Amino acid sequence: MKESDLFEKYPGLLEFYHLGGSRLVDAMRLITVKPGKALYQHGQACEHYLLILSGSVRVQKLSEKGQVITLYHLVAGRACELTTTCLLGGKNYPAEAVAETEVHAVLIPKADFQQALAELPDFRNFVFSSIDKGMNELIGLLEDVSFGRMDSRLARRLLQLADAAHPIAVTHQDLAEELGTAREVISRLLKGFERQNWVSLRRGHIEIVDWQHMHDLTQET
Amino acid sequence: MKESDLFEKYPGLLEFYHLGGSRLVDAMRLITVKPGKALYQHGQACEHYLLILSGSVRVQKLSEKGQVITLYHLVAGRACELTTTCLLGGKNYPAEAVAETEVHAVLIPKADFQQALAELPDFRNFVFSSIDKGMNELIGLLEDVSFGRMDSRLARRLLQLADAAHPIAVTHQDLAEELGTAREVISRLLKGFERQNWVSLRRGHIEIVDWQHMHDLTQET
DNA sequence: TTTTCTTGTGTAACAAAGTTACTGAAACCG
DNA sequence: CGGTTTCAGTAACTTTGTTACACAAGAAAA
Repeated sequence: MKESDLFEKYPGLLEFYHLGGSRLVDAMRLITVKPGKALYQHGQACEHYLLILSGSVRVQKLSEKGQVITLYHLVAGRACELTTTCLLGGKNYPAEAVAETEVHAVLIPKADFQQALAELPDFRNFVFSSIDKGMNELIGLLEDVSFGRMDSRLARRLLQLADAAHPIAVTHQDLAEELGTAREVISRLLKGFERQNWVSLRRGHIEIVDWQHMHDLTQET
Repeated sequence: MKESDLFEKYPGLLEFYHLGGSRLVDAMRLITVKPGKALYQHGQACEHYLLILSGSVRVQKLSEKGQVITLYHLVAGRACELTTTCLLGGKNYPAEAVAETEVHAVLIPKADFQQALAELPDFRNFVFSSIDKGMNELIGLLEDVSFGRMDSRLARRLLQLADAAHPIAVTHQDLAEELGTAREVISRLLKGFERQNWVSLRRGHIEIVDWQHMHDLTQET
């Protein structure tokens, strides 16, 4: 990939380059990850800063019992906040990242990242804003998990997915892992939605029929 | 308060001082907060780095319906990670902090904090480790809320509190807000514990009777 | 002291969500 | 085509959250 493409996807990087950040750009390594493959795993040491160029990554936490909850998704233009804090703190990853599609990403070795952080004020700002955003997102998720209704959370996720592609190609299991619940709960709720004629269900696919009601659900107390 | 006391409570600060961080120490402002008073509130702009010297602070998130969950507690020697990320990102506070006891703390104005962050590598390391720790703690809480049993979480909290003072002086409401649940749920669980003769209950006080069983509870699947 | 008020606790009845244990259907593959 | 894997449906039960009260303990006032 050419540098000009990188700059297009990361407008911020161009600035660093002009500020003397060519070393940063030189230190970048491009990687491609196949769908389903891990970008990093729980307990692994963190050696690189991670920026996504294309595709989609799911960052998730596994419990001992094998339950899953999705912390956030990484899409083009986004840095992985968990990676960043691990890098800053020198600890191991507390979660794992899995490619949802084919993913192109940029890795910056720890040492180069740290130097850039020390030397490039604008890079520093980019990194810090990203951390702040990640922390806020995590607190929002915690609030949602603690106090949100599951039907409301499910409806919100379905509308999100429908925004990208409709009908939605997703299994009940996928939705359960996104929301940190059991597959049976999702099946039960979806069946209820279908009985109300708000959605139509086929194996592996969900079509939203009554957009208004689905949207109303997301607003529920 | 004398600088020597500060250095005693924050061994790391002494190092910054020797490294030329006297400006940082000079910029510090000491504050005292009465129990029940807020150190900061939701939506407020973040203007200072925050270090606790003594006492205990509860950082909590409120839902629109007035439900509460405690994110973490700040005790002597700890910096508020939420404050730190807000300061880095320039956003407003997404939660609030309330003094649980009388609290002595140190404030460092945003500008001085940012300069110290840029100029003092050891201060940078301290701050970054703290952020990493906070992020990990938050993910742990999310896992606990998503997948942990409430009796297990309650037992863990009671043992924590008992460690500081026993019998424990706490209301059911306090425990509910700590764990992000309803008072009724806590009352129900505690009554169950009492029927098993694991605790003894008095208005405003809880005494642990069977430490072994309480500890076993925390280990539950 | 007795009365009044505030705060804390108990509990029942029901709703929502998580768990266990299956069943059977749809898609895939040889 | 048959066999295998993956996906979805459902019942029964447990745990947790919600609503709606009653009552009790301690503090404050009369």
